[in-house]
Amino acid sequence: MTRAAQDHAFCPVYEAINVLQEKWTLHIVRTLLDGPRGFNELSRAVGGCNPATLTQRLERLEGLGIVSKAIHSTMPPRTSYALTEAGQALQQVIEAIDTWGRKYLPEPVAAH
Amino acid sequence: MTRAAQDHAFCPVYEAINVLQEKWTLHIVRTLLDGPRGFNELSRAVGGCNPATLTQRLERLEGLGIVSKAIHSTMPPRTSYALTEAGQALQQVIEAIDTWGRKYLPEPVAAH
DNA sequence: ACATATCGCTATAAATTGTCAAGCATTTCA
DNA sequence: TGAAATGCTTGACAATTTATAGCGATATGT
Repeated sequence: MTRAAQDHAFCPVYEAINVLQEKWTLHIVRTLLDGPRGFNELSRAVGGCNPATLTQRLERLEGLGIVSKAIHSTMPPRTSYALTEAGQALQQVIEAIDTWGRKYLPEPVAAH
Repeated sequence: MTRAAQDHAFCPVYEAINVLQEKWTLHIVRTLLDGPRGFNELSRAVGGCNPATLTQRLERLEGLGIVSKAIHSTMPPRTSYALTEAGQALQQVIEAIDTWGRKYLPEPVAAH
């Protein structure tokens, strides 16, 4: 834990930002807002996140109680990841980003 | 630009997430919501971001029209960074995160 | 029956990203 | 005089993310 993190350790907002700022986290949550997904399915929907990172994120999110993992069958492996109540609550955040993005990031300025 | 980014290139929300998910970005914006800051001042307030990264982020945010930079004097260097309208609008996002964090990330679970 | 695709991942190595420490030229404060 | 602060930049280093390949085990198509 960095010095910064210590200074702000008591601050849930600082912590929240740290969680949401990890790469792919918000994309994962956004995808799961549409409903539960299997691992590969999620991977495809998120678009571009490789399995190693995805696994890591899902573990972290599960640890934080944002995502829940359900194993439906072990041997033809079937899993599904869904948002918990805390995860669903992130919809407000995604919506705020959505609103902001639509208003202030309208033109990708057509990549050269 | 990744394949994923291309697939979603037309989607401002995806883009917005990509911007906000960069490390320190949200911390920087949150700090600037309290008013303009100088470089080192900002660095300290954000807590833990090193100058190289801070410079990089500020340039990116300036490029996106989220932050504006004002140089007050060159030779005893005096600068100040402030949020533009687009930057101020991110307050909604920070607030949503704030609300979420306070409700769902209450206990830091006292680092072992 | 058999090759192939799919599922949920994991391993390894390389590329990208972020960090650290130091330093510069100048003013201010002691 | 000299220590501290200002706004950065540089270059070496570490941490994170990526691409790629592959695993066991079934389901799918021929």
